[in-house]
Amino acid sequence: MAASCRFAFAIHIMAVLAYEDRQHQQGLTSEAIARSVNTNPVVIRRILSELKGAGLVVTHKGASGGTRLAREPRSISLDAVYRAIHGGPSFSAHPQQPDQRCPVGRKIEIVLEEVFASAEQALEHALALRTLADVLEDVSGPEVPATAAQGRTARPGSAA
Amino acid sequence: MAASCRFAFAIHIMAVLAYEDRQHQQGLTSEAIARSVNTNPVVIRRILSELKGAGLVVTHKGASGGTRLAREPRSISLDAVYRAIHGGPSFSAHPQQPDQRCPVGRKIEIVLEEVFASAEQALEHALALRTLADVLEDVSGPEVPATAAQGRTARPGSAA
DNA sequence: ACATGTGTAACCGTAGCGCTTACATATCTC
DNA sequence: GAGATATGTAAGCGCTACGGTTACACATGT
Repeated sequence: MAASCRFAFAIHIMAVLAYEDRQHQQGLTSEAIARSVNTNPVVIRRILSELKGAGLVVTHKGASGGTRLAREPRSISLDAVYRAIHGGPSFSAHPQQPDQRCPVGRKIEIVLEEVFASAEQALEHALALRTLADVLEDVSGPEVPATAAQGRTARPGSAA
Repeated sequence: MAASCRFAFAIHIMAVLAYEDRQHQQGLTSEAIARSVNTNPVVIRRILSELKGAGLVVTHKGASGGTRLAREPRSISLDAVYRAIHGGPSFSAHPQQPDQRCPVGRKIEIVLEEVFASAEQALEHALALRTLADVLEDVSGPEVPATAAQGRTARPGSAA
């Protein structure tokens, strides 16, 4: 199978932005994010564009511009990121209409629609249980006073 | 997005086989199934091959051969079909390793693995709530004495 | 003005999918 | 055994989506 990794990229981006928000209260350029994700800045911008459309991030153009989270990490659940990135449904129906003269083919599409919808709903519900703050904690440990974190952390994308 | 429709095909195939099992206690050829699904017999055979590998169907080669369910529809849940068809995971990780010098990039892969696993698990759990018998009921109504169904049903693939 | 960074368009190579043809193999029927 | 039937695969085609890249117009802070 091997699906698209855009969702993985999106969570990574959001995590980096959340991390930056906590550390420096400053926006990040697509180039800096791209360094952390290890891909091309345009790929990042394309995903940022979708995240922006969902109201999850805000972008500032021009010199000293960049992107920041639009809300607190605690208020951003992963299903919001999922929906922002995910264009269509995870499952796909018949490309050609099934034989309507067959009793099964006549009704299978409706049944499948229900099955797919409930599965998709369960998936999103599972993602809704985690927020970006949870991810941030897993990535960088629980939030601590700035002094305690001194010297232990680096700014995303500042390594190269 | 628009994912693969192999899962839809697989459920359709299983439903047709279950329907046939109830009506005629006889196997179906890939050609007959293909008529109901409205695709090529080889496409059906490829999916049947995976279903067979999962022990969900049994196949008989040669003249008057065909495929039948290996078990009762009631004992086949849709997540079994899903796993039989689904090669890899639904979500995909980073194609290139994230920047290990970035504190987020260093740990994001592990976090994503957890997130993806829990989402996939929720998805399969939702599918496990439905069996092939449920699908069959939705498609052809509750099981009734053969006489009551006389003249109302046709054999899958017998229309063309 | 100039440097910086976003927003897009365009293109490339790759991969997977649905579909088809073709053919070897196995099995039932006569 | 001969022929008919059906599976099991390999190989190829066209399509689509994706990740990656280059290029450039536009906006904005210094």
